[in-house]
Amino acid sequence: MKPVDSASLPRRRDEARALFHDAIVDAAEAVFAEHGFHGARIQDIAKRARIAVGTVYNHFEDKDAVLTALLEQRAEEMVSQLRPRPDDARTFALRLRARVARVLAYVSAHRAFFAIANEYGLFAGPVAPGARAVRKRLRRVERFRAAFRALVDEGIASGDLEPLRGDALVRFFGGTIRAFVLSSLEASSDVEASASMVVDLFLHGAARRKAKRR
Amino acid sequence: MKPVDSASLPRRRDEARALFHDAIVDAAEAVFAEHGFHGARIQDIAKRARIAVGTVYNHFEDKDAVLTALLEQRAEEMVSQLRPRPDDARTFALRLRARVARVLAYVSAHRAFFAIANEYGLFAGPVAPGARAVRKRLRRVERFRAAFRALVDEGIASGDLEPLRGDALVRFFGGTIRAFVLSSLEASSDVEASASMVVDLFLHGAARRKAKRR
Amino acid sequence: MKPVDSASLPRRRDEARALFHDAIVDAAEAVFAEHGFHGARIQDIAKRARIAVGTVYNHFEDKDAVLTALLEQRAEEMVSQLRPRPDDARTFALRLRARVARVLAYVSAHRAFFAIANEYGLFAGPVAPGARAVRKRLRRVERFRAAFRALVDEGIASGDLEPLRGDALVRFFGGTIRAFVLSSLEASSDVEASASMVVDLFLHGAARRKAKRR
Amino acid sequence: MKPVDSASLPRRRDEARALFHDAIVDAAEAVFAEHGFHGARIQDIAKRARIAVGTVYNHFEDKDAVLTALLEQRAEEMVSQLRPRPDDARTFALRLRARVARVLAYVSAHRAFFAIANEYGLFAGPVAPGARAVRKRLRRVERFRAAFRALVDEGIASGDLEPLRGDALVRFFGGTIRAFVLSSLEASSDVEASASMVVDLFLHGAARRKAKRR
DNA sequence: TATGAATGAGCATTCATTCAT
DNA sequence: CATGAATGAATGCTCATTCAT
Repeated sequence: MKPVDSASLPRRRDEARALFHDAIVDAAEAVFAEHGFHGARIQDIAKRARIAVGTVYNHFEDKDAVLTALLEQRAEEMVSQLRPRPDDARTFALRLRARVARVLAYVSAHRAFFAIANEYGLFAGPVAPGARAVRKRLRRVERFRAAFRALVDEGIASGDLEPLRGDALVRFFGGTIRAFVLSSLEASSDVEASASMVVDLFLHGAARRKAKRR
Repeated sequence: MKPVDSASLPRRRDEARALFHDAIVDAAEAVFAEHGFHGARIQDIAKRARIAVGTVYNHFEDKDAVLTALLEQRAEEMVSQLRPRPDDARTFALRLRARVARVLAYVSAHRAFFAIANEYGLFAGPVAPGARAVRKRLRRVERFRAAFRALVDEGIASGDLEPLRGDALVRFFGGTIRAFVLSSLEASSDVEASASMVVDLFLHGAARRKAKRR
Repeated sequence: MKPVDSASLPRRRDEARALFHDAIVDAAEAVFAEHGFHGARIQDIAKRARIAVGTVYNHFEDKDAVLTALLEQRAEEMVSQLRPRPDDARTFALRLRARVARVLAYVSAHRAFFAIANEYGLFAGPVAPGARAVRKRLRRVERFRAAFRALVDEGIASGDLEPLRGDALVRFFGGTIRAFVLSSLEASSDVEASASMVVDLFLHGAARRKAKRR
Repeated sequence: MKPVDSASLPRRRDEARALFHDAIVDAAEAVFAEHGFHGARIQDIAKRARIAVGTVYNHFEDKDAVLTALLEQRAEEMVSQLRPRPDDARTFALRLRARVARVLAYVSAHRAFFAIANEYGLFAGPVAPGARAVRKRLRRVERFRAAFRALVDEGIASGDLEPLRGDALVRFFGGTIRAFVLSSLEASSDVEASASMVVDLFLHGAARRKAKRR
């Protein structure tokens, strides 16, 4: 009659697994960020996670798998920042701004990750050639682009975006946000201001505005 | 035909050097494109250039130097596509479109290079972390961003672009062009159409246009 | 049925130990046979025995000990096939044939074991060099050769075998039986026929027989 | 007009290759003999051959290939001892004795090799299980058994051996010679005496000879 | 005692770089 | 200068063994 319900032991086990998993992923984020994927040694990741090399291999197939897990986990989290929230504003532009701001904030908190993600073509475009093998496991990363697409479709549906054919707007939005995401990797710029600029440029472009708009 | 002028011998020598240099850079472009920088072996580059490994080292300090040379050379060529030409149209928008088209065409012809360039942050943003050492030698690559800046400044000066502070427009333009450059790496899309779209989106954004414009 | 006699509990305990022991040895036989000693992982043996790795170490000092136990156990069983039995025929040749047949039959049933035994020089000859450590624990395996010797001595005593000095006959018998034992590992040949052939060749050699003999 | 005919350079190159090849094989023989295949480290082989690790890999695909080369080379040499020579005696028995003596002598000089060869089933019978991959490359080793077969066929043709069906005599001869070959690994026994015994036992068996024969 | 995750020494293999020819 | 074999530091991964539960 110990106060341990029958499911608690496996649950504890799962928690332990998750703890190791996360510790490794976090360590990898740091080490990859410092030395790049190829420069990072499993040894270093293990040391940083305060575990043994073998333990890394108890949780991940190989080095690639660690990178994959890192990319997918962060991508997942980042994508979720793009989702609309109940308290977001009503107009498309404002809703967009809020979401972009959340993304930029998330990126700010995970610069290390995005330095890597960039290397592996997370945002768009083809992958660094050598990483083809890694890419295969990055199916979930597709959600990333899917999230962009959803957002664009949303704007088109609401009549706020020009209904361009194909990927054009998806790419354009990706490119725009990417440009500022990357900037936030260099200097910790003002997230809110950046978000406004991203949305403004995305919506209205860089042309000189004669009249007042918006 | 013996009395060759005194400069011709060294010139011939230099030409030979240049021949080797270019052969190596070209081979490197192909091999890097196929396997990525880390996956490419000097061995393979030499084989592709039909020379011996040692010869590579007679022309380049080390592996990094080969990459650097490749990046700089291609960047140089690409930047030159952005420069205005006498026969370019008069309006900013049309001039821009022509230049963007040239860039996209160049990229189309050097997809291999841009797959690599992307990995090394040629367009904008921080470099992949492991490449920091390489980056140091990429001073010429800065011209790339400088060319973007020049173009943006040109537009601001002519009153065609919104005079935003800082790098904003530079980044935005870089991001926009990048988005479509990358797409051309995947499918050989219509360069002219892409150029129009890049310029249009860059200038006027993605927002639904009520009236007819353009 | 509670009043179990005082010895039954420890006996049950011993039976449990023996059960584990045998399960491990059997599993090891299979796994060693499939991957060889070095290719076999304790992990695999444990899995095959449906127990945990740690349990293997509760019953055996280390991996070598598992091999040793396996070799000794099977050797013991095989040697017992060589012992004379009450119902064996009277003449040396026939007695020998019966015993050899039993051995070959046993081997047939334990091909897996003999594939390994061969590697560890069970029959005769020096051990594979890397196995020297293992060999040290193989004292019981000596019984194997001792059994051969006993048999040879028996034949010499009865006047049926040439009284050669030293190990000669022991080796010769070992070599002969080995040659056919191994063949039974490859194709499931006729045990009785093989036994006849072994005995015949061992006794009379391969020279053409002018007259009828046997 | 240097006194170097045009073919001498490649020849010199080939000689150098052969030198390295042999040095590695010889070193491997020693190291394998001391530690067994699995216990031997490429490092040690290289050190023993006074070359760098990488050089081993310039000459052999991998560790297995080194073992394979060693086995094939020695097997080849040993097989050649079995071939008849012009000055061999005329009668089958005497010719056989001479050849067996040569084999035993060769083995004596290469004990190290045969300790390994045994582990890899060079003489006959199935290979140690883990070595299956190695075995595949051992096609030349088949010559070994072929040589035994040739010898047996020779004896049958001359009417000196009983015309048994199938592999029987081949196995028997293999087993007999193997038994004494192995003995010569332990103590440096008298080669000539051993050869006589091998032939005698092979031809006439172990049965007590009532009359004088031969 | 059974369990199985953690441990970390150990090793094959790669590949950039050197240098004798 | 071209050559290409030799070099050896560097590192991902394995797996026997331990030990907390």
